[in-house]
Amino acid sequence: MRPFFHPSIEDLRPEAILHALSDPDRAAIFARIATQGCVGSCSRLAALGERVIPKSSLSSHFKVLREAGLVRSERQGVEMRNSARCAEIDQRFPGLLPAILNAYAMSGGGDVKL
Amino acid sequence: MRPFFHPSIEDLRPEAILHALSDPDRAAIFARIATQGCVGSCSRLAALGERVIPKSSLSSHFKVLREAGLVRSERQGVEMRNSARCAEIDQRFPGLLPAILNAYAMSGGGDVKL
DNA sequence: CCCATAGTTCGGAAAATCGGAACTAGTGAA
DNA sequence: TTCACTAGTTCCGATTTTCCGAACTATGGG
Repeated sequence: MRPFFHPSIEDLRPEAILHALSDPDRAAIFARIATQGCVGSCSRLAALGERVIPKSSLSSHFKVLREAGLVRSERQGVEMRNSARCAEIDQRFPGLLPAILNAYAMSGGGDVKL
Repeated sequence: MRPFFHPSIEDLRPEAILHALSDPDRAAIFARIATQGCVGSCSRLAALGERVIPKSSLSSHFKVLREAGLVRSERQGVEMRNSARCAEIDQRFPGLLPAILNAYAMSGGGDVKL
């Protein structure tokens, strides 16, 4: 399994970002990665919520986030290290991520828990 | 056909807004309504781009925008008057809409033309 | 090598989207 | 009233996307 594909900054498309974050699970995953800086990843996240997200679903969620340019994934031994590309994205689309994360935080408050 | 359903401010969900605007066509429609204040609607929009959007698709696009709380639609004689609910949304989710519209404007520039 | 863990890929079922054709609503005219 | 025209919605089948269990791949120890 060779290194993953990560789009470069100039290839980021707003529709992909919005689509990726329009799913509450993915948004929660991303929020977690973004606020904690780094999360090593799937199974660790799966255990956090009361609802179990199957690992094949988690895998595809990460793929969507990755291909939207939201996270960077690197293999670290057996597991995965995911980091948010907030700074890069904020440079390209200023204020977008903060506004979205804030909107989710406002709405429901703890509704998006994972 | 009685008045449409419009969610109230406190019922707005970020995922619905992001989903609605994650489609470039819908985003372009909304951007137009938002910047022009008001657009009376479907067939008028359909003619603007070089690509023809069928009216059944336009109708469902408006439905998605409406139910996400992004636009308000009222019948005005034989046609429809659509207005953006920017102020209300910005009060609930500050900065969200400007950031998204700006992101689309940045990306592609005229890419999202309609 | 064998086993365990972390994650990806495959494949079929369920859900969402697209768009043409038919239908409904409002308006004006005869 | 009835006919015609326009604006938009609804219906429904075809295509596309999403979901998730099962099978597979990769890495690291014993």
